[in-house]
Amino acid sequence: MTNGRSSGAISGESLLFLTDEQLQQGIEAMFFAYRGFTADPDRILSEMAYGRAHHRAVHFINRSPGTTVNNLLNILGVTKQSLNRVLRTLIADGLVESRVGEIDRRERHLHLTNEGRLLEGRLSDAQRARMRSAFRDVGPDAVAGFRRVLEAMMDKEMQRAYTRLKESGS
Amino acid sequence: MTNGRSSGAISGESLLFLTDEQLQQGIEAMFFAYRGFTADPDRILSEMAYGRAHHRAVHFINRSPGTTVNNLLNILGVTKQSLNRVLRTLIADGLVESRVGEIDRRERHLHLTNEGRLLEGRLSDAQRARMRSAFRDVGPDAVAGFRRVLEAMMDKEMQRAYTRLKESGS
DNA sequence: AGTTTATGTCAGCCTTGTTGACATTCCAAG
DNA sequence: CTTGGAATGTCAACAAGGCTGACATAAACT
Repeated sequence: MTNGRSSGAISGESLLFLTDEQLQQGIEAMFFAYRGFTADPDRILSEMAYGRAHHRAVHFINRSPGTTVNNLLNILGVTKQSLNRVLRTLIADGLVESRVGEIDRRERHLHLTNEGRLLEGRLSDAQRARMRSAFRDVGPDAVAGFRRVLEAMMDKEMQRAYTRLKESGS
Repeated sequence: MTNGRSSGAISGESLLFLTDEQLQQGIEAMFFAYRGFTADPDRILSEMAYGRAHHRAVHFINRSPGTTVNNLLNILGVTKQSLNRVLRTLIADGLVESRVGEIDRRERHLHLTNEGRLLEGRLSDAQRARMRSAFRDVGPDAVAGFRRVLEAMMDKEMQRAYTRLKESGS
């Protein structure tokens, strides 16, 4: 199970891309690529007192303005206490605005302020620049494959969250 | 720069996959997929007193047996203090063996013990299973595209490290 | 002999996860 | 209407695993 051809590759040629060696390479590719993926925003964030968690919060609030804390919790997959600390500093610094829900006053609806949108833009621009350059290098067909593999690798629940975001955007 | 067509997409149809919206979706796909990618090993690791950092160390020691600490440091991109803490526990627990170099006796060459290989196998099997299922779902062409995009997204230095590993493996 | 390199260790800090305890608000069953 | 449970959010304390800085050791190089 650990070495040689994967247990699933029973026949020949057609499934040669499923050898353990190929899978291993996929794993390492993900590891190194994710490092590159986060490197540029991380550099910007470390100039301020923020970290990757702040980036994630700002990103998804920008993506779904007015979203509730609970909503964000599900997308980010962290505990509410962990998210709360990040939100608290973002609110204190005037990047995020928290509005008490009109229908259900237990809920807090989150919006970026102008200053928040500014930071989001800087971070996104940096991250998009790298992705744009990668996409341009490899062409649309490779990009389509990339997206299909990533989608197949997500947990079912995240697949749904991802699709929902995709459809809400534009 | 922040909304609408990316600044790089000057002409029409052929570069439509470089809109900010498309890039945004790529970013979110990476985020959600990476969560899935680490979820299975994380579950196994949390049963013991180990974390993702231990997984990474064990993975790359398995991949390049006899590698030195310095080598590992470069691949993992952390400080020696951070790596050392992890290695210390792995060695103390008898999963990793550290041998003084024969040519240069300042170096420590790292190897997995049988017990270490056992853990590595459990973790890799879990991670490979997910990747195998994703690869099988989408087919070889999409996988090739996936790998090409990831490679293009890495920092130059990591690209070299990745290629070296790829070529050393079978 | 003196310098550089590879490694390990100690101390202390920060971010970002975690759990537990608690406050507020809503809603539904009595 | 009241009361109890569920949902939501906040505060406190702790752990993992990054980081820097300082320092020790041993070996190699000049």
